[in-house]
Formats: sequence, structure tokens, C-alpha cells
Amino acid sequence: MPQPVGVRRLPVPEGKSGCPINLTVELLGDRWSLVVLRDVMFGGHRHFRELLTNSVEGIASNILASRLSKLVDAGLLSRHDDPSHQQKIDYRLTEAAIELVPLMAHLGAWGSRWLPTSPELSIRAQLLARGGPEMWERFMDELRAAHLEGRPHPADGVLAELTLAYERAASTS
Amino acid sequence: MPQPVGVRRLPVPEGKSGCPINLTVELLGDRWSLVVLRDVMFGGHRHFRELLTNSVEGIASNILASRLSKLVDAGLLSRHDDPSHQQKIDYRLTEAAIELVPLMAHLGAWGSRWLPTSPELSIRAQLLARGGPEMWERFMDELRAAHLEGRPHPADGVLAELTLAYERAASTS
DNA sequence: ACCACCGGTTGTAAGTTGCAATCGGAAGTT
DNA sequence: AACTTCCGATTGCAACTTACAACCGGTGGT
Repeated sequence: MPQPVGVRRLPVPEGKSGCPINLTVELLGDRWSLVVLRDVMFGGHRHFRELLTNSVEGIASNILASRLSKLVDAGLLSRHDDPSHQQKIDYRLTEAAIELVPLMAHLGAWGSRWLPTSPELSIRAQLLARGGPEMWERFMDELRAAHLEGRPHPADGVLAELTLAYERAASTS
Repeated sequence: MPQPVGVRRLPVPEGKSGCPINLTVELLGDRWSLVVLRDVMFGGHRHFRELLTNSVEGIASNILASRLSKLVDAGLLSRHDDPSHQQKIDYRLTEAAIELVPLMAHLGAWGSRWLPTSPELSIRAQLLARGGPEMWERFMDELRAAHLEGRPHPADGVLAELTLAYERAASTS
């Protein structure tokens, strides 16, 4: 299991602020980083093409490539060979990224409360918000099993529940 | 009290995604928006110069101006005349911004766990994280009193506690 | 041999950011 | 009345980032 950087007491990079909020914003505060992580986390997409094609927002391939390598460098994603295809790369969430689940939940909850979201897309966010910390922990354990240990998502897990709720909403609208 | 936009079921803007996480990232996912909100929220700075001069990260004045007006347009800040000076503008948090407190808490907690933060600056984040939802609610009520009703922060409030902890840490390091 | 798919790169144009200097008006000081 | 400081910004410019479309060499299935 990777060690939190903060615990190692690394020096604050020269000329930077060292405030936790600021450093997190410096790392994730751009148009795409969190969206890519969202697709890996909730969409279950783990390959370049998958992320490129299934992105609702239409990310450009060069931006996706640059974000993926940035997130790998930052220790939020890890690269693995895919046995099914020599060129295929399997991007997996690291523990650091998995611990962003509560943040994603809040982000989604706030957005669906204050911004003009589309109903079918905000169902997952509302479900996850209502589930609270207990549900987030279950989801994080599920992600750990899938991304750190390579086991598949269970059919009765949180991801399945969220996906099902979304699909039901999307088909009836 | 302002109404959440989501509740009004505004249409999703043409060609945009409608996903709550995406819309929130579109609004707040840049280098400065959350940092400015942090300074208003935790630093108690409510004037342009104050934000410009006391910013640890050194924001440029044109960027600050552009972010302030964007946040006002988005309904996260409101502008008020300051009786003490005709040109002075008092930027106050709205209810929407106050409800970002849990998000800020998670942001700070994640950053202080995974990024090389400076100890004295992460004390507040850790205190707020440990306080949990109960402390966040107290802090939000305090912010509502200060920003929506114009009453001063109480001397024994959450903000005072956080500031004291920071100042103690800063002086002994 | 053919062709779809793999993770990317390249070129280019448009937009955003960072930095320093500066603005006109308001208030305090002498 | 003159001078200085403070007020929320704006301007010009250079550097960087983003968006879009075309394209790359290698892989694998038919």
C-alpha cells in the first residue's frame, strides 16, 4: 500500500504555498483531471480509447494523454499491461485516488443542488450523497478490490447499484 | 435565502454535459476560484485589497478581479457597499458558497494526507477534518450569521478556534 | 493482404494566465 | 488647497494551456 506523502513530511516545493487546499487545487484544479478520474471511478473505464470515446464531455485525445500521464506522475493512477493486447494499457486507481471518493460525493451533491444538472445524470450523485460515509466506505472497498487487487466489481455492489439507477432513469426520460 | 438552481430544474445549457461533477468542475475547477473562496471563508478577508495582499499564493490583481466577478455572476459571492468607504466593496459568501464547507474540509483533509503540505498550514485542515460534519455545521451557521446577516464572528467560534490553532503552530515553528 | 483498433503525437489556432505598470476616483493628512 | 495613500479594478504583453483535426507506427483478427 502506497504511503501518504504528507506523512513522510516532504519539504514544501520552493516558492509554493504548502496549504493543503491550495496544493490539492494545484494538482486537480483544472478542466479535466477530476472528470477523467470520475470516468475511471464511476464509469469503470480503464483504457485510453474507452475514456476517449465514452466521455460525455468529449475530451480531446491530446488532453486525455497529457492528463493521464500527469495523474500517473502524481500517483493517482498506475499503468499496467493488459494481457489481452500488447499495446493496451490498463489505468488503475491508486489508494490516493480511491480516497477522493468522499470528495467526489460532495462535488456531485453540491453540483446537483446548485447547478442546472440533468436529472438522469444527477441520480447517481444524489444516491451517493444520501448513502453517506457508510456507502462511500463500501464503494472504496469495492474500488480497492477492483483496482488494487484486480478482482471484478461485484454484481450487487455500489457501482452496480449506481449504474442501474442511472440506466433506469435514462430509459424512462 | 437564495434558491438552489437545481431545484428550479433549469435546462442544461446547450452542448454541455449536465453531470453534477462536470458542472461543478467547470465552475470551480481552475487555479484560483477555490483559493479565493478559501480566503474569504477561512481568512475572513472580504475586500479586494485584503484578498490581494494577504494571499499566501500571490494572486495577480487582474485574475482576482476576474475571479471575483465570475463568482458573483455564479452566485457564490455577493457585492455590498461598505459604509466606511464609498469605493470599498464588501464581498460576502452566499448560501451556495457556505455549503462548500464540507467540500473544503475534504479537500484540505485529502491534501494534508497525500501532498507535501507545510505543518502549520495543515493544522486547520486536520482540525476541521477531525471535527467532522458536526463541526462543519457549526462553522456554516457561523458563516451564515457573518455573511448573510452581517453579525461578527463569535470569539469562541470555529473560525476563532482554527485561527488560534494556526497561530500557535506558526509561532512555535 | 486487409482493416479496425491500440495508445498516443503533431500542427495550428484560440483562449487563458502571469506579471508589471497604470487608471480615475475617494479619503486622510498637512 | 496640495499631497499622499488607498480603493477596485484595467491595460498591454509574453508565456502557457486548451481545443480541434489530422495523423502516427505497431498490433491483432479475418
